[in-house]
Amino acid sequence: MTSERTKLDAMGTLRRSHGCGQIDRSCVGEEVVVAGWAHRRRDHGGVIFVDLRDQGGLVQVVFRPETSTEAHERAGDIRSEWVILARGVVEARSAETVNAKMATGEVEVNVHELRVLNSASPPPFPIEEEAGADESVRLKHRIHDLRRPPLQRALAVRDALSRAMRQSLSSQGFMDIETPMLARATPEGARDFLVPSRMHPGSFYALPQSPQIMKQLLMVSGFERYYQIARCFRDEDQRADRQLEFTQVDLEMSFVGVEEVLAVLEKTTRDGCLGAAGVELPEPFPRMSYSEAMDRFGCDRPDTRILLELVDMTDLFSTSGFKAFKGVVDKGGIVKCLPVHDADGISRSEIDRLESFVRKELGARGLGWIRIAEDGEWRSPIVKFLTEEERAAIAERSEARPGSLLFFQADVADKANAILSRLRIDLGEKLGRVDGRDWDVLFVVDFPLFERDDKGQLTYVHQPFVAPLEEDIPLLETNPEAVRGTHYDVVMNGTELGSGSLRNHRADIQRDILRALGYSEEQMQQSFGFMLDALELGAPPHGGFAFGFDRMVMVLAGADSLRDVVAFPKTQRGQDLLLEAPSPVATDQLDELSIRVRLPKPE
RNA sequence: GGGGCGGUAGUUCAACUGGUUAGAGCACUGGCCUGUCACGCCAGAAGUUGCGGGUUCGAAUCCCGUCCGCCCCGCCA
Repeated sequence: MTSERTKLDAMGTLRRSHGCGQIDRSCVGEEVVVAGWAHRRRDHGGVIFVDLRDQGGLVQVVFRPETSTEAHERAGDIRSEWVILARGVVEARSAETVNAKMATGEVEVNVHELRVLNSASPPPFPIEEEAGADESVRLKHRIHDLRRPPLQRALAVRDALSRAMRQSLSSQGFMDIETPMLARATPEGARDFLVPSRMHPGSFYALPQSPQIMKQLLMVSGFERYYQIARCFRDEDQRADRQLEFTQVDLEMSFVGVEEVLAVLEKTTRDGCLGAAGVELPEPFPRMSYSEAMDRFGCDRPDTRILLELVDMTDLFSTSGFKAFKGVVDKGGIVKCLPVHDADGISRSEIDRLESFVRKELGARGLGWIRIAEDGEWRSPIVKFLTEEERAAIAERSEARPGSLLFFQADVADKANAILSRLRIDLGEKLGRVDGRDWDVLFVVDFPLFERDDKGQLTYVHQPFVAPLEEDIPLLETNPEAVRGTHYDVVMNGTELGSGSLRNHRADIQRDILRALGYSEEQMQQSFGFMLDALELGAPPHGGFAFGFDRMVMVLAGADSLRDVVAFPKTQRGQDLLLEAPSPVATDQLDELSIRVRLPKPE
């Protein structure tokens, strides 16, 4: 490489005196020593300019033969990302040469001595605000990508948030306690990452999906306020907001009800957002019930800055002659509408595009729509199936007027809501139907404890340890589906930052719940025996929460993907393209673990 | 597991319906240049068109398979 042809210098005793970004008018006349990476180089033959970059900023250093022949000569070799140390005098730039686009653009460093500390191969993409490169290239060359300002900023937000939340929790009396990374495999929930035990051939540890069980055991142990910034692992498919390994700010507290936990959450969230990004959140946080969120927004983590709302019309179609919708209602489905007023901006071809989008991406059966023209006429493929009375009812409920465009979904509730919720967000953002606030935080409360899966079996909505509301405990035996849980979410800008609940501290209630979920006594003992046993050792009432720390950074840093707020993220297929993990291992290593690999047979 | 979009030089992209030697910007290399700041000018090098197979006189282009990246459903809380 270039380094073979370039003689590199040692630092010697020369040390940095200023960060590049610190150099300003007040330094004029001073001798300074700056160090960093050659961001850009402009060689005019006689005079050479280098924009020198360190973590704190950028400053122009100048090499002139009349200042130092030797430094000027060596500066001719400098290329992008070379590492240099330069001693020189800060000079004010003349009025014509001031660069207003640069924070340090009023000054420059006239270099007397240059030490080339390292050369570098050329970066595969420019180290700029916008990478302008495909994400796989960025991930493969993560070291260069991490030099870019957006990632530098995101990791700084991450650090600040971590510090602010630790400080907040510490001031509220929480104690940081670490829990094991080598834990026990669990049959419930997500797939575990397994770690083979050398000393116990055939047995495995599991990396924790969360410290959930362990923090409950700490409550039983008498640590009344626990917290931890914990790494969690789930071997499930990736999304923009889901990585295989991620970080939770995990906390748990004893002798509290929902209100005390929410108060801690509110303070911790406020302190975190303020400390990490200077964001001031309202006090108290608004609250919304799960059913209201689903009803109005079709989503349990609504971004309430978007002004569009859904309208339920299920009852209107239960007796309708419009068979497509009535049939859905007869089978227990719902019909909901997303009214968009003053929708002239949405063309017919845009509607077609939306329809094909919801069909392809979201599995919709179709997209019903009605446009009310300026002359009041209804233009729609479905209007011919509707009676006068139905039209009047639809118009009244959707507050339709000339210029309105109504979108319909008739399907099982989850799907209809998911589709309209997505349309609401897309159209709301595209049409600018937003209230103008930068930050939108709310608590979503009153989740049900159970739901039916597609086989009709009762399953838990969140996790099996969520405590029911005290007054609903009798319903566990008689009408479990009506039991309300003590679960709550914190939602910010349409992203679920985290969730928590009160937990079952009484073994008998925990057993009742597991029984309702269809566990036999044996299965209960096998899967949750140690937990049930622990609850009989003097478990205090307790509850807690876990923030999705990475998601919180993502929201505060304005990033679209977790990969932009994690230093070394994995791809959607779970690979680290820089370190090339996962990788096969040597047979020796496997032998020691008593493991033989049996690869799936190719077709 | 399923659906969608994409994969051409280091990189970002182009190459009409299959048709000569696959082009351009940036980056890179060499040269020139004393006030640039996305410096400029001149010259140059750079390609297994992701991979494998097929159709064809002829494939970056059409077909099949496969790998990789991203988005989504399932999955995950």
